[in-house]
Amino acid sequence: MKHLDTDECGFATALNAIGGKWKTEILWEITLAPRRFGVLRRLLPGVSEKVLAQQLREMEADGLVRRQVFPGAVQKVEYSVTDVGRTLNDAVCVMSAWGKAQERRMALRPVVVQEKPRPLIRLRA
Amino acid sequence: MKHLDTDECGFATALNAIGGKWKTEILWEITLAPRRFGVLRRLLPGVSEKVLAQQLREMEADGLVRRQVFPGAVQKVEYSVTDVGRTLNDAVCVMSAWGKAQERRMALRPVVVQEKPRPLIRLRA
DNA sequence: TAAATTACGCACTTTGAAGTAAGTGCCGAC
DNA sequence: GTCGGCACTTACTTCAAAGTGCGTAATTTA
Repeated sequence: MKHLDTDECGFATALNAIGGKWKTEILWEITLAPRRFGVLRRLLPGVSEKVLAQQLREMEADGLVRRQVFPGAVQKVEYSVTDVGRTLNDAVCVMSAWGKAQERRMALRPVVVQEKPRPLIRLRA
Repeated sequence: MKHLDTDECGFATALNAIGGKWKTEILWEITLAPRRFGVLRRLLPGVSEKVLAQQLREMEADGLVRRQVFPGAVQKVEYSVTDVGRTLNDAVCVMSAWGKAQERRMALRPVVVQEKPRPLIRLRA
């Protein structure tokens, strides 16, 4: 397990896929079960429809999620994970495990359900 | 390997540690060898001294890097990785491996040495 | 004596993802 | 007939991380 010696290592590619305030949570939710747009909106309190639609489109373009439109009287669009998305979710879980293990030592927020906005973090992509 | 059912999963904690445009690269560089401030500056073309100093201080506070001031004629400060920092770097490498594997499929930038600024990505923390 | 190096600190500006708010087209229910 | 739900789109605003540029104090080199 080694970064490339002189330049890129793949992390940038990974970041490009999960980089986006809600992408990890979107990925997690659709990993649990296929979800409709409105359902996702309700599952992720705080996302605006604009950003949700935007990030779903990007994730679809990246092959992480599948978008299926169901014909019928009322509009119905379902989003589900692809195999690739699932592997990314696994990688994200490794990071989560690290965070979980370090949580106490880091003396961070007490992991309660946070409704209010958390600070934003920037990373290279 | 599972996120918590109702709320946080640890990913936020991890992000708080590596979230910062240069932190993964700083971590990688000091994982290779202890580095002095000025050396890091030169190794990471594009970082401003302000941001480098800032992120190093944050990483020190998070226990990822060790800061050692060497007494002597000229100022000498050395930054090195802690055990915790090393484990984080390992977790980052898992993501990198995913990115590396998906690189071609993602049809992204051809992994050349990029000097010019890349877009910034936001994530929840 | 002037210039450069080392390791920063500080004030101001830029930038762009995300937020806000409003609108769209289609359908069903009341 | 209009009110709400669904799945978005579009124009405008916000805000904090990162960038820019200058200052510093001690020392060393030209």
